[in-house]
Amino acid sequence: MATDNRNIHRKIGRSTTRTKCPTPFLSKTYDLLEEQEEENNNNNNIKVVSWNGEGNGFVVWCPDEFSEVMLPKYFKHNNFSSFIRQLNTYGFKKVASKRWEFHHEKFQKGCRHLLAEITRKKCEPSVFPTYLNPSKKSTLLLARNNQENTTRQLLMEENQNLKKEKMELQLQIAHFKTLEMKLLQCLSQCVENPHNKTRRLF
Amino acid sequence: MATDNRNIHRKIGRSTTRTKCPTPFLSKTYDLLEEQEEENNNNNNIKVVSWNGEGNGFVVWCPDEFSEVMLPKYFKHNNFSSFIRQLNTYGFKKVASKRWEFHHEKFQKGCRHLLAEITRKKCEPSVFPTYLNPSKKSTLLLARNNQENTTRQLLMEENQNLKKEKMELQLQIAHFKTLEMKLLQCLSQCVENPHNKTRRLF
DNA sequence: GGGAATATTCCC
DNA sequence: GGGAATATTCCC
Repeated sequence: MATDNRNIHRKIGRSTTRTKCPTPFLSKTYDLLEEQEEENNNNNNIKVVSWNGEGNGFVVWCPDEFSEVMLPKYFKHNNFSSFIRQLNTYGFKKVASKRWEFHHEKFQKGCRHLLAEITRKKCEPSVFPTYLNPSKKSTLLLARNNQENTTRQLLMEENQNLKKEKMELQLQIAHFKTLEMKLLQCLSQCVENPHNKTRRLF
Repeated sequence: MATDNRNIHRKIGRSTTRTKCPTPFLSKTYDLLEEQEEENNNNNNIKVVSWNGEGNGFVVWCPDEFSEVMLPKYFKHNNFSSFIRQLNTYGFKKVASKRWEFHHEKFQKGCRHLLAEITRKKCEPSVFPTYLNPSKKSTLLLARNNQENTTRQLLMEENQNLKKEKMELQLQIAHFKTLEMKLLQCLSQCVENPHNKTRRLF
């Protein structure tokens, strides 16, 4: 089984933006390339995987060996297609027809810090039955959905406003209570010392 | 790495209802129990996992050994918590406080055919796969609809309550204003006629 | 126990 | 290449 220290620091990344970490897939793929680069330099074996010449992408030279030997070291599988699926999820592009060469603007040799800027392509969950064609989706159901969302949105806004108004009213009441106390104090002093007219009320 | 023949027949299950198969998690967990039962019968070692006495549930007697040894044989991990997470996803219930014993109505010794009736709990409002029949679709739609109605209902109730509270607060403020006015009146009278102590304030 | 992000698989 | 189901992880 692949060792899995992933996300050991990602909790930090989730709560703050400045310390965010790349996802396990990106870190591991980068690690894999760095470590294999080491291997490639230390012997003259045929390369399995490497950065490309410009360092702005990488090439899987031997998909079979890559899948059987390297993938299980870093991931929980040995399927080339699963690896490719992940690359696609993160927006990598296959840039050659005869080689398994992939590029991503933020995936470059020597630039590990860029990894944190790579994001998964978000696929928002479809609310619509698959048997409906796109035009129907965009008219009927989308409209209905929008209407519901709008209603909820309006209710939530009204809710927020009401809470704010409530808070302001409570603040006013607090002020009135303070004022009342002071007035009563003054009154009692006034009654006790009726001649002390120089005393300032507030 | 765990061998993974999962879903080798599930494609059939996706396209028709009559030949549907249980998910890999359920099949594997069932396999695991059957195979371990064999083990338990063939030697006198301490049990790691087994069906319970009634055969209507199972017990993990040794979570550590179970996680380290058995889980990786069937799944892509060795974490007991991930296994538990899956059990919860499928609606299994922990039925003992001192043992790791789990029940599910459709998970019984000798009843592999029942597995196909177990479904994952997560009822996503997102998809209505084509293999669902109309009644199931409408059930899902209704559920989703109900969920939305409930949300709106709750928001509307909260709004009503907030409005009521606001009204009460405004009433309080009105009272405070009257009170303030009266107090100020009294004070001014008091200052003007300091000896008139018999005058009632209110 | 379960929500949600990420990973892996399956299918088109 | 990507949609979607299931699996695994992380977090509350």
